[in-house]
Amino acid sequence: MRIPIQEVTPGIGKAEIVGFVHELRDLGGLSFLLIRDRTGIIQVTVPKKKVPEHVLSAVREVSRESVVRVSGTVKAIEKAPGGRELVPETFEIVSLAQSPLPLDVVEKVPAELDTRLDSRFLDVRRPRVAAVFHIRNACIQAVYEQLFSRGFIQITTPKVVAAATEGGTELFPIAYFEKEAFLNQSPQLYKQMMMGAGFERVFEIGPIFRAEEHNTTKHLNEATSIDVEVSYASHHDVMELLEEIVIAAYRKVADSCGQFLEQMEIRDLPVPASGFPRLPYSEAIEIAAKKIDEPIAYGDDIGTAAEKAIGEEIGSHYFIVDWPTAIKPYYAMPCEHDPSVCKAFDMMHPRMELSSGSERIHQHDLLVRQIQAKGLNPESFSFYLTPFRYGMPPHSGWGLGAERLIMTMLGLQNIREAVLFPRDRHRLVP
RNA sequence: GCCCAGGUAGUGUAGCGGCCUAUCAUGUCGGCCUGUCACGCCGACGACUCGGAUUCGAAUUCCGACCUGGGCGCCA
Repeated sequence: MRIPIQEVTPGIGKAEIVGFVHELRDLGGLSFLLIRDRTGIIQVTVPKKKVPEHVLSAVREVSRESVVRVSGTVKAIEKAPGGRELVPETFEIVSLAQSPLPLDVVEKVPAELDTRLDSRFLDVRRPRVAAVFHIRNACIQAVYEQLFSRGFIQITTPKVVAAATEGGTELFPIAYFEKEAFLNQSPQLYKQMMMGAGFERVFEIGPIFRAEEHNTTKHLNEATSIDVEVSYASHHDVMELLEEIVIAAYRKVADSCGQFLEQMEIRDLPVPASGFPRLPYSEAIEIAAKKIDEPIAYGDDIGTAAEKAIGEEIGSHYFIVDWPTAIKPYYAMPCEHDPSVCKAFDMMHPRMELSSGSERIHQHDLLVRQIQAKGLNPESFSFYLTPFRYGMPPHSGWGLGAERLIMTMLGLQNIREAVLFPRDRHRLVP
C-alpha cells in the first residue's frame, strides 16, 4: 500500500511510496534519489552492493521526473533530509520521463514565465509553484465558508450573453448559431435580477471575460470574479462584508497553509486589521495631486500612478468611497443629498484595485435615466430592466478579483502566476 | 489602441562588424567515485527566429515578417 511521503517516518519500519524522481545523485557505489509527491520529498538511498539486481538496473535506467514506485525499509539517518531515508527492496519505473525536460523542475536554472507556462504541468511540479494553488484553494474555501455560513445562495449565470452588461470594456464576440453573442464581462445584471427573484443573498465565483488588449502584469483576459449581491443592504453593509471576507481569506491561509507559505519563503503572513480606512474620492485625488507629476483633478479616473501614490500613502487595504456619479457605472446609486456623488466604492490593496461595488439603483425610472445619461440605449437592456418594474428590493454588491487577491496576498509580481492556465493578449494554449 | 524593449544549445545566459570552428552555467551521454543534499572530478553532445539588403566579411548594421516581454490608457 502506497503511503504519502509526508507520513514516512523512521518509526514506520517498511513503506511503499509513489512519486516523481526529483533529483538523482550517483556517487559510484552509492546512489541517492529524491522522490517527490504532493506531500513532500524523501531520499531513497541505494547502496549498490546491498540491493537486489532489479533495483540496480531500474536505478540505472530511470530519469529525472519519471514516476516510480519504491518500497523498502525506512531508516532514521541524521545525514538524510528529513532525518530519514528509504532503502529500496523494490523499485518500479511506472512511467519513464523523456529527456531533456522542457523545463528544469529543480530550478538550478531559472526559466522565464513564458517558458514555464508553455510547460505548465511541469512548472506546477515545483513545490513553490504548487504552493500558490494550494493557497488559492484555501482562499476560495474561506470565501465559501464565510458566504455559506451567512446564508448566501451560490448561483451560476450565463457566460454567453447577447449584449454588453455595462458598456465600457470590450467584449469577445462569439458565433452562437445564427446569432451574434458575447462572452460575459460580469455577472452583474444577473445577480441583480436574482434580487428581483427574491433570493436576497447570492454569490458566484466564476470566469469573466474582458477583450481589452492590455499587456500588463495585473490584467487577464479571462479572470475569476468573486461576485456578491445582497438585498436590503447598504453599500456600507457590503463593504463590511467584503472586508470580513478578505480578512477571513488571509486568516485561513495564515492558519492552514504554513507549509505552502514556507515553500514560497513567506515567513509570516500578516492578516489585515479590520476597519479598512474609508477614503473619500476627493481626498484620494488630493493625495495623488500632491505626489504625482501628471495633472489630476476631481472627476478624473484614478490612473496607475495615482493609484500607486495613494497606496503608498495609506499603506494597507483601504476603500475609496463617495465617487463622482459620472465615472461609475449607471447602476450605482446616486446620493440623495448630492446626486453628483454616488454610493460606489473601490476596495484597494496598496498595489492595486481588488474590488469594486456599490449600492445599486432599484428604481426603474431612475435606472433608465442613468442608462441614457451614459449614452446607452435602455431598449437593449429590457431583459434586465423588466424585473425593476415588479418589485425590486434595494440592494448592494461587489465583485472581487480572485487572482488579484492571491497576487497581492503572496506578493506575486505577475498575475499570471495566480492562474494555472492564464489567458492574456497572446496566450491561448495550453 | 498607443509607446518601449527583446528573440543565441532542452533551460538560463555572454558576445553586439573580422579575435566566433560562439562564452558560462545547468542538462544529457560516457568514465571515476559509499553519505550526497546546487555532490565532486575528467571527456563528449547540443544554439545565433525567418526572409531580404549593406559589406571583402554579419549572431553583431539596415529593412520586412513572425514570435515574445513590459509600460500606458481602461479595468477586477
